[in-house]
Amino acid sequence: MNVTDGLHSSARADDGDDRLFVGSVEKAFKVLEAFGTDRRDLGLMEIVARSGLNKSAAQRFAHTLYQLGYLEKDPSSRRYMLSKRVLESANSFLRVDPLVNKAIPHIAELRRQINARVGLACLHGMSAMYLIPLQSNQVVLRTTHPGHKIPLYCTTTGRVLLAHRGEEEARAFIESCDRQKVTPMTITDVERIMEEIKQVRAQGYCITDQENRMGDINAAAPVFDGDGTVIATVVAACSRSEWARKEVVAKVAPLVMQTARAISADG
Amino acid sequence: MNVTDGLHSSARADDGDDRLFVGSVEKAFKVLEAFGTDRRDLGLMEIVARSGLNKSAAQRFAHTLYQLGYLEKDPSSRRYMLSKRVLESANSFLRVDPLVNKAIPHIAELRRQINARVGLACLHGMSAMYLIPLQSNQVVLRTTHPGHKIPLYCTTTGRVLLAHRGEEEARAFIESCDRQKVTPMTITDVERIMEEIKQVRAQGYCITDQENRMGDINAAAPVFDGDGTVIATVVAACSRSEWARKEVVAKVAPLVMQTARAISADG
DNA sequence: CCTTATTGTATTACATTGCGATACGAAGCT
DNA sequence: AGCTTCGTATCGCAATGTAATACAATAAGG
Repeated sequence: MNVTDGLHSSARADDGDDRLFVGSVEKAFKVLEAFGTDRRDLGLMEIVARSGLNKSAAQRFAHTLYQLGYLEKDPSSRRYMLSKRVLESANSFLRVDPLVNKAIPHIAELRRQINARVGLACLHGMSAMYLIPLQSNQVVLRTTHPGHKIPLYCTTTGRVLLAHRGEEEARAFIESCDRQKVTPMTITDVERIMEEIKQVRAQGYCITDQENRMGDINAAAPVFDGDGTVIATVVAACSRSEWARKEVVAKVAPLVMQTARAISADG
Repeated sequence: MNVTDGLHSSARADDGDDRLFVGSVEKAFKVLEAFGTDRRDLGLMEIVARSGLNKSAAQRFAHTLYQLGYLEKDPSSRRYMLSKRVLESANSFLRVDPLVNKAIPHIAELRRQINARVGLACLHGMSAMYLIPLQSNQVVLRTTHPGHKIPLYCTTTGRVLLAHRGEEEARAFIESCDRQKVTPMTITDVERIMEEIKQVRAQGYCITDQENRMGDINAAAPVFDGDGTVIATVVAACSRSEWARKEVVAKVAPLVMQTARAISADG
């Protein structure tokens, strides 16, 4: 029935006549989704602006989410913010997801072997999303959390996911997407990205050199389904202060691939 | 601030006349909350049973959540399950929460110092909840995720949180709660628990010996607000194969306390 | 393998529930 | 203070979501 699935990033399939669909729920989630990673608390008018709802609706749904415990409210500023309650569903998901559970021991072992940030990521809409991000043993100032999204065009994960989804589809996506320069090293030229992707398909892993963060060399390899379709990637982020690019190719990439293979398929 | 906290576990304050409250949203979340950590996928009738909604409502809201991308549906079994989309809000919360952000470097440093599972947890309803769980360098089979909930009566975190919330309140809670034996070592006697809690208040940290998992000695210390109220705990779980209890007291507990102090207050 | 029970899907007539305009009150700004 | 902007409360209307029920598809079971 859902022929239109998978083309647009976030809206639901059709706004046609779906007598089962409850619009109020959609509005509630528009309010919830208004809370992103850029601001902690939002006033009512900011919710209006971000959700696209009118003032009355924003008021009603913010209030409802507050009553349900998914939003908190600072009594003095009257501003809303996400409550820790949103973590409950996240934990439920992570706890029971077969891919996550299968991957965890292998990812952890990889982190032990190379001392670097490692993780498992997968496709989510038009981005990639970290499911399990593990940090290294180094001093850490900021961490990635489950649910963190990264672009496809300039990340190892993204390129691995694209590489195994067919030349046409990959090119179409790369051409249509935004392609900002995240760092001075970010490759934004379509042909060069396609060249990288081609290599990924051939050699079975992807490396990016400071394209996302200066000082980081990343490596990723694909995790396959039983059917041979990519379902995720294993990623490692190596600090350039500890790893030369050659070492990443020679030592990290094989381990990342091995980990990805271990998580993939089998019986 | 939350005066009404802690009496009812999950329902909202009053079902009285709240003209702003949108009931459909509550029902949608009842469906979402039906997905716990015990089962991955639920059929419609299981959703009916767990959510308390009737068949029509369960159908409508499951369908709506599916359309919105918060539930997935296995086309062959027609069973619903949580989608990775629920991680989005979790990431938004964790990314902007001041406590989490302040704690991360200290927690990570603690993990580096003692090689053990460490974490930051806080009160959530009648349970404690992990906000940041970090695993050790050892071989890992299963991980704790943000949002993981643990009981108060038998955990170091729980006892620390209770210790700093007044004798009366603590006793009342301990007496009323369930007090299962999680392991043979779990203390379930009210007086003995109160004795532990008293000690916690005196010595500034809590230790439990295999009360939650055989082979684990846990230590926790309180993180304080600017006002001097407990807002979280720093926890360390030490494997008995590596740490004797004496060492945990002598070495781990001070470091845990120091970490908790570093996260607390200051300017 | 066919019958029966159980679960999931679709439909419909109805009134409850959510709607949004508007009025009011409370802060912040200069 | 006077202005503006934001959050809260109210209310009549009808659109929206409701629950019963009929139907379809799968699972169970002898």
